[in-house]
Amino acid sequence: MIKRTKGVTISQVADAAGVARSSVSRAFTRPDMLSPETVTRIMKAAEALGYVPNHTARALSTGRHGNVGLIVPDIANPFFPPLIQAAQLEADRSDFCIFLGNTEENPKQEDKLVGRFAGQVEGLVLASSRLSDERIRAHAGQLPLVLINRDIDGIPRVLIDSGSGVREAVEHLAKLGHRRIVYVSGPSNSWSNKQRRTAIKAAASRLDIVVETVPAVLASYNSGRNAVSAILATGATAAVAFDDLTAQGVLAGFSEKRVSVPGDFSLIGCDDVLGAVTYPALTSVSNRSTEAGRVAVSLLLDMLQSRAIRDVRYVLETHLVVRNTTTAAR
Amino acid sequence: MIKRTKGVTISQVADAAGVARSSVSRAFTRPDMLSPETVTRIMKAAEALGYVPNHTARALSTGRHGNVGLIVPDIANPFFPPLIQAAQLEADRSDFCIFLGNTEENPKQEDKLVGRFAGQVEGLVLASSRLSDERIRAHAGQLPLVLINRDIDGIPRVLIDSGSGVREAVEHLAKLGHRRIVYVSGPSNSWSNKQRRTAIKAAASRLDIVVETVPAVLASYNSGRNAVSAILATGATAAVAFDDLTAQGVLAGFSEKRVSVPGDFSLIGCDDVLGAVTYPALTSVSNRSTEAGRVAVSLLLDMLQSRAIRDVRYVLETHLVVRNTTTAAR
DNA sequence: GACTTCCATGCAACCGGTTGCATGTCAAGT
DNA sequence: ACTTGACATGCAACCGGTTGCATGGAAGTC
Repeated sequence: MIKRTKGVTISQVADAAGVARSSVSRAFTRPDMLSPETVTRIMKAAEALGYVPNHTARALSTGRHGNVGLIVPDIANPFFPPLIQAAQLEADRSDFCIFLGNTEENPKQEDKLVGRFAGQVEGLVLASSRLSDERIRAHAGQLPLVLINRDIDGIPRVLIDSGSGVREAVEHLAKLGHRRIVYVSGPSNSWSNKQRRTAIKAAASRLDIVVETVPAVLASYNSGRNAVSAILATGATAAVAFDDLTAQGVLAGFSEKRVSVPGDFSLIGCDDVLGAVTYPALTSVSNRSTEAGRVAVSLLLDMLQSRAIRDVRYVLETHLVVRNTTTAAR
Repeated sequence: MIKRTKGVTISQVADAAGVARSSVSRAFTRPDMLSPETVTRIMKAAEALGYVPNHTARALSTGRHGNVGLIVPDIANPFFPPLIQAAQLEADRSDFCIFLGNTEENPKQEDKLVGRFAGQVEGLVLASSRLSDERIRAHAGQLPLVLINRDIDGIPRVLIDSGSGVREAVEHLAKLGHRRIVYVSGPSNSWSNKQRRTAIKAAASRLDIVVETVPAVLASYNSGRNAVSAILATGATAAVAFDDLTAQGVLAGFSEKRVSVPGDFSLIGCDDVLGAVTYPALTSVSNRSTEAGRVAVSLLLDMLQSRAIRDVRYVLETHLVVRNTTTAAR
């Protein structure tokens, strides 16, 4: 049976070391204010008693808890783990802890989480928030906020510009001789989907290529797979999918229908989350989610330090990663 | 420019409502102690001022912060996100928040995180901890702890038994008439790899099946792919791979060599992290990480409520999920 | 009408730190 | 010898809530 030791307080250390509580506090926070001997005496006493400063009490009196929150819509979406990881790493460098929230793509849940976090974090990063602009603005009035992939004036934000990569994708297909392509779209309410579709249309019309949009609705493997018939019906020779998962579904659908990729059809994904684990290895647009996580936290910590809100708009360009699902049009 | 509103305190609400601070506190925590009219008056005042109880202050006086910590070795490993998600969901049901820590597989980092979390969470879940038994015991002395996939006497733990599922996999192959199979092994220092290999050998020898082991070293897509020649060289008709990623690599390797799955060869993965996103859909051993996350948190919350540590050892059996990569031996 | 009982509310201590200001000591300056 | 200043330390208020106990008034009992 394991016994739990109750907390040692600053007063006990003070008694043991024969000093005032304030001196113990200073020994830990501003040792330069005390004589070296006093500091070592206090430290020795603290060590002996197993004293650990109480984070909560400290947070109450200083107003700084050393935590920041990070809220994502779906942790199981492979786009986010690298982002979370990078955010955590960056926070760690400044001795901050990350509070993670998962909203299950549900704005209500997101609102609730923001509220619950508000009391215990100094600032918040909202990644791909599903909240309305108004709600986000309201929250930003309560505590320092940084957005990832939401573009709202006046609130610091990190944007992954998939447009640049998508443009490269279309140019790549054009160079390979494709004249008629399909965009397998994602959720219609998604900011990224809008961004990508717009970029494709712009690039295509500039290069004199015909684009048709086939909806995949749920941005998942299955909807990609189900979209295959519609894709083939357009008579296109290449497609760009909203994301890698959709592309992988399309790949499976083609395989079932004995359509060879890239032999009969060229396919490009987005987000590059599957790395090279599909067969054939998927040509895709890089996502830079790692940088996004790192930069967002770094921005937030800056805000906390300077107590100022700058209207930062940090754009990360993406690029095409060519692998084996694209080849010259027949 | 967005302005930040400073916090409204309980005293301001008390003044506005013409009551004592304690009454405001009670209005929020134990409204049954107050007359209904007083409660509504206080609530109205609170609403008008935009009062939100200060979580930190409350935690300081009650000793309960309503947070639990969850530490995982690698959030980017697809095994963990579902676990995290389930843990969060379960915590949410009891109005608890989850603190997430990522250790990058590094025991030092894990120790550091535990220490940092200790002050702000009521309890901790360690998933696949990389710490030594002694360190874990030491931490368990400081705060309520639940382990996932670590088997230490006296500390509540949730164990995923992949052996049971692997046994089913071998039985499944036997029933399909396979007499000679391959185990595509994972990292030799992995607890799971050992567990799985042992289970396969035991089941196979019981069923009079020949097993050969082909190493995939890094448990990754590429090493699975590279193992294909060796697999074919054994003359086996079926294989069980250490994990799904390896299996997917093997699948790709087969595809390159024009070996049809399941037509020419049957393949089974482990962990079921890819769901049905391969083509053909991968037969795999379930991992139950979702249940593990849920159960661990639920156990922890129980401990917090009852203030007692029971020596729970919760074993989750795994099962074979049959999809389309296995069929009768030719 | 006096006495008990009960309920709603207030008072004040407490949770465990931090911090502005006061105090005391000692050495240097004149 | 007296002032001055620097420095180390203590005192006490404060952060924003919670909670045991005291109090006072209304209702109930004989």
